[in-house]
Amino acid sequence: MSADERREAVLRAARVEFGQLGYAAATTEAIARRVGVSQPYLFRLFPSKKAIFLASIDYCFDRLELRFEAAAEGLTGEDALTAMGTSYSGLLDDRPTLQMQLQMWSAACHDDEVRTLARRRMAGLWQQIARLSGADEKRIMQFMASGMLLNVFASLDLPRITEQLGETLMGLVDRPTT
Amino acid sequence: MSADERREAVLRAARVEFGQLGYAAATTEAIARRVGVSQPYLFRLFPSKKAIFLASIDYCFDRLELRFEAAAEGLTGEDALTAMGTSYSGLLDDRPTLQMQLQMWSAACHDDEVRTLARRRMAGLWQQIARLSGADEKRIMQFMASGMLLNVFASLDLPRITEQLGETLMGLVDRPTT
DNA sequence: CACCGAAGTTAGTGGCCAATCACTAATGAT
DNA sequence: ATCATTAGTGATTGGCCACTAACTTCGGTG
Repeated sequence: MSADERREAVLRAARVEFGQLGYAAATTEAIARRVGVSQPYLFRLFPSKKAIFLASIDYCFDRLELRFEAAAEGLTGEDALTAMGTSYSGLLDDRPTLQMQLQMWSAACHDDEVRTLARRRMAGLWQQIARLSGADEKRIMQFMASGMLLNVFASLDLPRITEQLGETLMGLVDRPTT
Repeated sequence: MSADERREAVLRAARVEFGQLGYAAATTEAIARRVGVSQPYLFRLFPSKKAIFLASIDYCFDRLELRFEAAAEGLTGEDALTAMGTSYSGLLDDRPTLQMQLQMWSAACHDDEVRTLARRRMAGLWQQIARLSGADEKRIMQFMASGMLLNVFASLDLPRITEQLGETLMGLVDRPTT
């Protein structure tokens, strides 16, 4: 397998480990085991553990932006927002991505590099949503806030509740001005 | 100083350390230094590092509930919600409490005890807000979502932006049905 | 004054984990 | 066939950190 393919495999594995345990508690050993590769080899593919973490964040945001792009294709305004919201709540079946967001913010509290990246990617997401929906600032903030709440509830792993919460949140998104 | 007084001093210090670094990265050494006490003595006051973390969570929620109680005193409905929202955004000057929430959710992703406690305290907060405001479920969810967004922006430490974000968020809270 | 319990310390241990180093196996171009 | 590059491993290490054990200090009380 080529180094580039391996690197992507590492990011997929890292997303799960970091998402579950957070930056500090996740071990390069566990990531390597998940990839099916020896632990020292990770340091051939990436310069450090933190580099893997930062790359995982980028990986998650890249996929999320593609997902939003696809969901909103051919739609505008509230229709686009609704589609993106529904698509986002579909991530409840893809916990690692949601959990990575929490872990990113958690790490951003004390790490400058993480904070800088988190700001940049959040701003990018914000702009993408604005571009695809054309909604005003307040509306987008409401949309983002709903997403945050969904992240949190996913982290609490509320078994049945989360599903209906997804609907309720999307209801929140659907009808901004009841 | 009595053991009980020390214990509370430890919780105040732990809130800062855990809030900044997260559960795994924070060290009992740093907490002890902040309290002005030797590190092994922490293990006389608490059985384990995790016990300190769990107690810090309780400490933060206890204070938050007192804060909401005080803010909403004599008010009902939207007025109470607005008062609590304003009070919450006042925590922007008290980062540790906001950051502890993020760290709690982050740790809840993989730790059963933390998750159980987080669920219980979040549910309690939810009910308190419902009791004090009398708002319906959807309205409260909107209120909570705004709070989550504020937590996140606090973690990103957006210098000037956060303040006006506070206002905008509270505007979101103020006028639910624009 | 003796002593007892509670507050607090110094010194140490065992385990874990990121990162390094020196090495081997396969692949492919000439 | 040879040689160079690329993929990959095993063994190790140095530092950190939660937690333990054994000792010290001191204010109050019979």
